Amino acid sequence: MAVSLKDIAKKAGVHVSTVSKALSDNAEINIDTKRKIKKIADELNYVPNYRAQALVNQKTKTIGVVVPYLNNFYYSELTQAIKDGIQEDYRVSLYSKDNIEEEFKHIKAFKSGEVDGAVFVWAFLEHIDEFKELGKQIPLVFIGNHQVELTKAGSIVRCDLQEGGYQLTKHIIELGHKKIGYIGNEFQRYQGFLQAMKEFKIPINNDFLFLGPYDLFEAGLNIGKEIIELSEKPTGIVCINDEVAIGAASTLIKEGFKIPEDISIGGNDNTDFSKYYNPPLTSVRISKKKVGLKAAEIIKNKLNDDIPENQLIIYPPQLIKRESTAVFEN
Amino acid sequence: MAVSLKDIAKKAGVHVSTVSKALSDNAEINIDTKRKIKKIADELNYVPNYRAQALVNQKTKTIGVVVPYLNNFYYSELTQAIKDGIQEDYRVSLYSKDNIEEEFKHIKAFKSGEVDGAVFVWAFLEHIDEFKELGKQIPLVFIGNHQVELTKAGSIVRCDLQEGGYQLTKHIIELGHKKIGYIGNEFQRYQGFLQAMKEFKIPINNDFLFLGPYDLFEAGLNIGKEIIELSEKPTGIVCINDEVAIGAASTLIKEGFKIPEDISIGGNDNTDFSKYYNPPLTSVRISKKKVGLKAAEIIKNKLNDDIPENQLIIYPPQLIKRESTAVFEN
DNA sequence: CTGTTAGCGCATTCAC
DNA sequence: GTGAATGCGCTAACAG
Repeated sequence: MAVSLKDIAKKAGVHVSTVSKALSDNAEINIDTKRKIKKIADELNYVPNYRAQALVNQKTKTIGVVVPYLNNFYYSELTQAIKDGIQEDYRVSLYSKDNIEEEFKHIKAFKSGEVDGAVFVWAFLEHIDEFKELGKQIPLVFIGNHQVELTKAGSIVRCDLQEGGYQLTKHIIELGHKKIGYIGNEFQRYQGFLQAMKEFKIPINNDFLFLGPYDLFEAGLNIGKEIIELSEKPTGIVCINDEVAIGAASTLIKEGFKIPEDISIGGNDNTDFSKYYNPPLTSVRISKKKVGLKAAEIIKNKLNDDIPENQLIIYPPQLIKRESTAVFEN
Repeated sequence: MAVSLKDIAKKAGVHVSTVSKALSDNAEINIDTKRKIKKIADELNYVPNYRAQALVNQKTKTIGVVVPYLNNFYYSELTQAIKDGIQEDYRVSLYSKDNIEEEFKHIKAFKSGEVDGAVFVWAFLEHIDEFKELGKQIPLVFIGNHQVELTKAGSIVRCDLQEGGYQLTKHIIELGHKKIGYIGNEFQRYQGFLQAMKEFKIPINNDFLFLGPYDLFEAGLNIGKEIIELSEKPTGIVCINDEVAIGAASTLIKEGFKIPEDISIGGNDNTDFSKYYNPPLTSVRISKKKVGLKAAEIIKNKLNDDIPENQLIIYPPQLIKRESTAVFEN
């Protein structure tokens, strides 16, 4: 079907290996036969067989990127950044995971040699042992995770989410809010929230805490409904991400509340659209681009420069104050 | 490094081919030796070598998905849907393309056999000849494109964008607007816009036409500024997609205009967040999920059921009226 | 400089 | 039932 080295060799009257060398510009080969062979390869529209090269080179020239899903700005922007950093040199295979089992499946697939390296976005710590084993075989980078233990398997690139949660909460506190709520459940950000509340001695009201795996618009929208039902309402809300913030805001606005006049809302991730929202959303930038590109860079370096030490890279977050948070007016 | 059939064979005292057969549950092999071999394989943590299997089976079990980029809801939602449809059975490799050259690179890579099938999202028609050639080698599906010529290379799955543009424009016209603008340049949608304008005999004012490759928030934001500068402004605006609509809206709102009271704005694609915007955005649903899953289904069918005819599937769009468009009040 | 040989790891004939 | 041989398409070592 597809034309192979053999076909070229036959047509050129030389041996397969000569063709192989000629096409890879091996200096040994006579310049004229090289030209001749290249010409024939061109005419025959030769394209080297990827599968054969993969087998003999023990490489697929592919990096696996394991990410929960793409229907979320944080993940899609991050994934795009990783791709941007990798695509020039390697193919990028995407693997999504809805649950632990799926991630396990991918790990196993990677052991079979279908990728030369892998990036795991928010890896499940349950797989730490498998990661350590896989890490001996191919370079690994983890994005988001804060467990230092993982550096035994690969490098970690992340933002300081706790600091981000802290700054956002502090910002809302400094605006004069006392009744502050939290939506979501990411451990680090929640820690930052608690840290700020404690530091400023703001009492925590359990009614204002909506802890759960919320990270989509829909979840925010639903929590918004719950908030409306509360007899006493928070005046400031820290959200796990921008989607949840906007989802909650959409419900509140629909029900006649004004943001930020009645309730201040802050998001996290500073996804592209946060500044276009009405009102523009206060959020915490976490440099998805930087993180993604860095992950790509590390993987590529490991693949080239014979496996340097695993790294632990933490970028600082940056609070972006916009118009969804304002001074609390009694 | 990694354990191979040979290792198992050695340990089990049988031949490699026996192991191969045993592990693939070949009926010929004695049940006891089979058990024994499987046990050893398990102990040794054997994982079949992907690259070798790819070579011998002439298959990579991978589908290539070529999409412009992911930083856009339409693309990321669509990509996710394609993945959802494929991932169970095949790996998914993502290829982005900023320009024609990159797409060409991918086509060439696909000819080398690195994927068993491919989905092109908004393929460049310039590559029609390459597509026809590639289509002989592996099954192809095109998403978005409306050129029937492409069915000679693969199947097409798309939504009727012209109809969508028509319906949205008609909706705005029926709300009483006479001064209607358009932002973007997608051919089909623009045709729909023109069709409605013509049908209802609404004069087209060139000052209200912003034709160009606009499809990001940023672009909408900038066009918004241009609109503000106009001495006479449109009262209704049809946007190429939701991002542009929201980008434009954000500028207008910032400058004190009210939506929809002062200006009605309609988007396209009905991306997830459109209903959460403030005000909720009128948009045209184009079933990204359906399109993506259908594309996946077609590819898989072609791969299994020995290449049926190429198909041309067109889904109808659906106008979703929300609160960013309203009756024109003089 | 070019050809011969071998082998990557596996699957699939065909003998035995 | 199991083993031996062959080849997928390519690269790389070694001869010549």
